[in-house]
Amino acid sequence: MTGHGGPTGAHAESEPLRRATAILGKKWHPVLLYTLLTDGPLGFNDMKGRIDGISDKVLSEALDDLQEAGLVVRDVVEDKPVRVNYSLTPAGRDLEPIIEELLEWSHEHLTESR
Amino acid sequence: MTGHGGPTGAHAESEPLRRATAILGKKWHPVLLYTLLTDGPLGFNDMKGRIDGISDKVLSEALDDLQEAGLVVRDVVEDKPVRVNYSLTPAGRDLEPIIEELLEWSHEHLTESR
DNA sequence: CAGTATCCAAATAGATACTG
DNA sequence: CAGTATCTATTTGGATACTG
Repeated sequence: MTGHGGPTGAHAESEPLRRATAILGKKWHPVLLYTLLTDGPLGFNDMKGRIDGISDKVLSEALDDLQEAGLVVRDVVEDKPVRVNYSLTPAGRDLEPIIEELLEWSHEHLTESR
Repeated sequence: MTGHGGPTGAHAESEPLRRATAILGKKWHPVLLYTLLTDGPLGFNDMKGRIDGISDKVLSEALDDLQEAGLVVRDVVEDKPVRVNYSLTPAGRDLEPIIEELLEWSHEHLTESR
């Protein structure tokens, strides 16, 4: 990477970093991940009840997105009525320490006066 | 947090978490922070050259935003022509380990096949 | 219970041109 | 060198109503 004279000015790490922050930066994603992290597998309405302020549509889309990103799994229990459990994949669980640090950082630097 | 019977269903940590991820989730912010972290203080055009694909306007707005969030400082050197150096505040520098972990996590779980 | 379907508003990002 | 001004496009988020 050093001194090959290429004309791009961008860091090679920019894209992986953006892929990660693009997920965490969606309005509800970090909250959903944190909720699943702390409150275990949850059904659709249980999540909704814990999130407060989220609409069906937005929750549904966010869960879809997290599923596609490979952070969440949707487990359909064929029952009557149907039950669906959402939980974290290993990739999702590996986010835990990062989320904790983000929280700590937020409390240290973002909490008051701004 | 345990058993106070409040009717809100939301986690108390949701807001601080969102404040943090709202910053990191802006398209260019993490890249700008990483660039300042690795390539020290930089002038406007030096940043632009390293970012590749960013327009003047977007860079300018992003730097403003990071400055308001208290992560970046703008240091004007009265010269002719004027020089402006952008660098990280302590709050910005404290983000380094988190960014590194995010990068690691991205390489482990997001890099291929998706 | 677990969602979809519509329609709409707001926030973000980008292209291009111009300025002190 | 270091930006601002416009104007436009795209992406998100939200309200509301309906369905298997």
